[in-house]
Amino acid sequence: MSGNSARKPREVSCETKDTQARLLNAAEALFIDAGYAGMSARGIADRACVNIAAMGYHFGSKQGLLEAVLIRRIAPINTSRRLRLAAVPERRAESIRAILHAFLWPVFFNEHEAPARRLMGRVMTEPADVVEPLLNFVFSDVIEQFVVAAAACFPEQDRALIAQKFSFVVGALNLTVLRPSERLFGPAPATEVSFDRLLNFSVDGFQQGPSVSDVNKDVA
Amino acid sequence: MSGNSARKPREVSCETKDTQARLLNAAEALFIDAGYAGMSARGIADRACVNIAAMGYHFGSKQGLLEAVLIRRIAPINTSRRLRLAAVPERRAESIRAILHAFLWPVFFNEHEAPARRLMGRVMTEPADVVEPLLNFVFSDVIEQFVVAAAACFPEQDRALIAQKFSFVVGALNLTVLRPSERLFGPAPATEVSFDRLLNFSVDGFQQGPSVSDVNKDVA
DNA sequence: CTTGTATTTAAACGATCGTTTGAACTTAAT
DNA sequence: ATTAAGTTCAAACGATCGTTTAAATACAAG
Repeated sequence: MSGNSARKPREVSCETKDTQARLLNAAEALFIDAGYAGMSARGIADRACVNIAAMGYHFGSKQGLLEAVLIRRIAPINTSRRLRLAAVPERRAESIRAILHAFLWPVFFNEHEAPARRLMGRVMTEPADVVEPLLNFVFSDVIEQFVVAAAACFPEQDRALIAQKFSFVVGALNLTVLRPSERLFGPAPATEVSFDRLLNFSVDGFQQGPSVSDVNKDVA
Repeated sequence: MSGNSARKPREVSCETKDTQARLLNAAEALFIDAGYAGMSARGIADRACVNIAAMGYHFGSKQGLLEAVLIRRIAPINTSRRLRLAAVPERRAESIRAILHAFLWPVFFNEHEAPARRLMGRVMTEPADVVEPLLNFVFSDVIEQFVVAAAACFPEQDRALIAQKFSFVVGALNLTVLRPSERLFGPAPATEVSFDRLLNFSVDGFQQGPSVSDVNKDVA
């Protein structure tokens, strides 16, 4: 487990603002670290220094609290993405860097930095069934818009191929922001470096057309 | 939740083989769908048609059962990866396709197909703390070997850059095999198509050297 | 001060969690 | 038939889960 929650330094969640904000901050931190099943109502209440019933009173349920947590951070990011996408003037092959830049930048650089980043990575890989409708509701539109924009840059490539390439970018983004154990891929570089590397990697993947390679029919 | 587990069609896990195999199959299916916290001991026992105490008797604990589940599927995949990597003759820039092919192929094409794929994606994004040591134990070595091999192909690129590019590949792989809601990226193509697209995408990302682009110092 | 609304509280609800116990059962060798 | 080891069983352990209730408190308006 994440250790005795009673032993944790309790953060700054206790002396700040109103009860709802404390609940949101506590739930966000626990969801990032342990996922939906791992963020217990009592753990949230303890960290937020409120009674257990406060969650039900202010947000209806644990799921309602998670919805509020996600919308608070992710909605602004997606809004920023849309604005930046709209500012990309053309739809040529050279535009894909600007488009991917518009998609990735708001995740790495926003007023909440790391929490927002990790929150986005966590919710995209969350196994609990309760988050799937939320995931569709929050991401479906914005991803659709970016896939359309990217497809317009490469009219010779299949639309489904573009969509899957975008899923590769999102997958790479997820693992980057989730920062899996340092043992596997070494220490994480500075945010600007990670962003730049991911952007370059993604742009390169979009440039090439459909499979130039032989269709591999090897043995297993 | 995942719905009433008592209502589920119960699969074929009941009439097959010995108790340990039924437990492994049941636990694997539940872990893939719901993660570690979502696979309950009683849900596993119900699906495997065994008593609740059977898990403790055969595997010691829920965590012990998960360890067995992971090793059963992932160890053969990593063995296949190593064998294929050893069969790559050279370490030149053109070798990166064969190296990434050796890394990705055993995930997509093995005797257990989809279960092994999704299991690998799930364990890499699992939030529960209990799986992190397992993750390091199972993946740390093989990833290290592939990063070394890839770095040997591009001596002009920084070692840390190569490692992070590999993390991008793993991230893209995770989201591909986890197959997130069809709403986001459209229906999943055939396995061979996904594999080929991911391989091409990954190869393209490795070819380019360090950041050719300007370091983006935009506003947020 | 009194009234009324908003918020927080302690306490308990039934349900489910992972694990353990000790007896019953199966199986094979003596 | 008897023994002994291996396996499965019903039942319960204490703990924690998300949620709810009703009383206590805080606070602004009349």
